[in-house]
Amino acid sequence: MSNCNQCIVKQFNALKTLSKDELVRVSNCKTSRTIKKGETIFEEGEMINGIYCIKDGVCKLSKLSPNGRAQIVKLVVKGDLLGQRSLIGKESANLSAIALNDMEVCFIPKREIVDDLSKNPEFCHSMLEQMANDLRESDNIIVNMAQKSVRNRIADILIYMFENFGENEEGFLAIHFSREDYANLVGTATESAIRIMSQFKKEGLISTSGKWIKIENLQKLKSIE
Amino acid sequence: MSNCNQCIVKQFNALKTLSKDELVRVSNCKTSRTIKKGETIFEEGEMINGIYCIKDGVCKLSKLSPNGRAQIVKLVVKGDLLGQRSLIGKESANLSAIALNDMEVCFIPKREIVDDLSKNPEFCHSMLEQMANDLRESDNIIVNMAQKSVRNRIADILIYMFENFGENEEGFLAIHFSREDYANLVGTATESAIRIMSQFKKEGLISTSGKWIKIENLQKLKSIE
DNA sequence: ATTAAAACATGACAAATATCATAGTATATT
DNA sequence: AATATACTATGATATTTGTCATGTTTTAAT
Repeated sequence: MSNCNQCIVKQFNALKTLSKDELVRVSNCKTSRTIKKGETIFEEGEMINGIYCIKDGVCKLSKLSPNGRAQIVKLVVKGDLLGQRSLIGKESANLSAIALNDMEVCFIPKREIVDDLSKNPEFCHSMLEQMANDLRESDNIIVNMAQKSVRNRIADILIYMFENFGENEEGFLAIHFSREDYANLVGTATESAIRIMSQFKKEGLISTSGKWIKIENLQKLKSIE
Repeated sequence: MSNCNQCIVKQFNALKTLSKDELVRVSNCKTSRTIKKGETIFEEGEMINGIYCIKDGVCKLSKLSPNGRAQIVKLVVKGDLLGQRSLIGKESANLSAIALNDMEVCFIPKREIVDDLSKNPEFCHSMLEQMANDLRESDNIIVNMAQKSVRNRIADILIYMFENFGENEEGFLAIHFSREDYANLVGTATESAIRIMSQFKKEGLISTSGKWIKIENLQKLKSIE
């Protein structure tokens, strides 16, 4: 059983505010788990009785809309906590979480950590900070969804990918997302996403090799209005 | 100087978790204020050094998009706290707040209340609950914006208005929003909002008298996909 | 009551995006 | 290496939504 106290990943989330004693308790109750690409971690409507600390990998939080398409609301990455809202109230998950690549996560049962929210003000405050950030981001996404063109949103998401996941040795985006995932991120049809990317290729903004995408002209991509 | 302890409005927000002593302190530092319809409470980018407790009235939280249109992200109503995120971190406001009708608010300076977040776990937890709710709502809005048609979103917002603000004696929606506000709520052009409402009138879903809107067939409105 | 300003309404058209069909290409599996 | 499967790509077309122009109605101010 590995020790949370020595885990580097917790530095990036609210768990860093827990005391040594609290971390010992968490270490003893947590379960480590490997999740394969494409696997569902939890589904909307499900009760999640705890939080996941992401040690490695990326997952999408998405929701099925009435028209049958999925909308990705947020990407959860290494260092993030997943399922924070399960600690507050008794509601079931509002979103589904699906792994976008192979992941390593630790699951901490709610009952073992929920009391820390009321007993450790620092922990509560740190959760609040994270939540406030998420809220600001979500609000910004609403504005973009409502006001920007699909072309614009595709450009934005490509920039986001570049800035958050970087590039591999050959200069391609270091993480692979299907075109459908891109479409679901920006809220458009898969064909539209592909079409716009093809357009970007013709304009020299990006290039592709199979499923891999390379950002060729970040400045120009950023200047798309 | 009125006493927060006796204020009914605080029952609806995190202030209810404050102790009597804390409330006395808040009572002594708060400033009551009347805000006229159309007046700006704060603007995006501005530093707000405190929170507003809404005693009466409604305001919109909106953000200007690059294309020059405003997007309304949230409506803040009687009983709500406004500017909660100002208590966390030092960032400036991400959204502008503008009164939609005459309002009565109390302003509580940040310095007088920020310590309660770390000293009163209940208060912190209550803020967390509110924030978690806001986040869930925002996530749902993202999905709707991205996946539903404008027609569908207009229907949704009319239902929302009916269910949240009710009707007056003559059966009209008890609160007046301009067609532009409706458009900014659902993220469309004002003309499109007007056009779709005209369509709804022809279909007998709503009727209007001047600026006032009456919901004529809620069931059918709800069944719009 | 009159007038100015704001809000509402609608037509004509353009642009953006979705949908359906179909085909090519890459990837993983055997 | 062959094959099935999933993914990417693109054309044709329909639908939705935005934009511009213009007119009408309502509201507010004098």
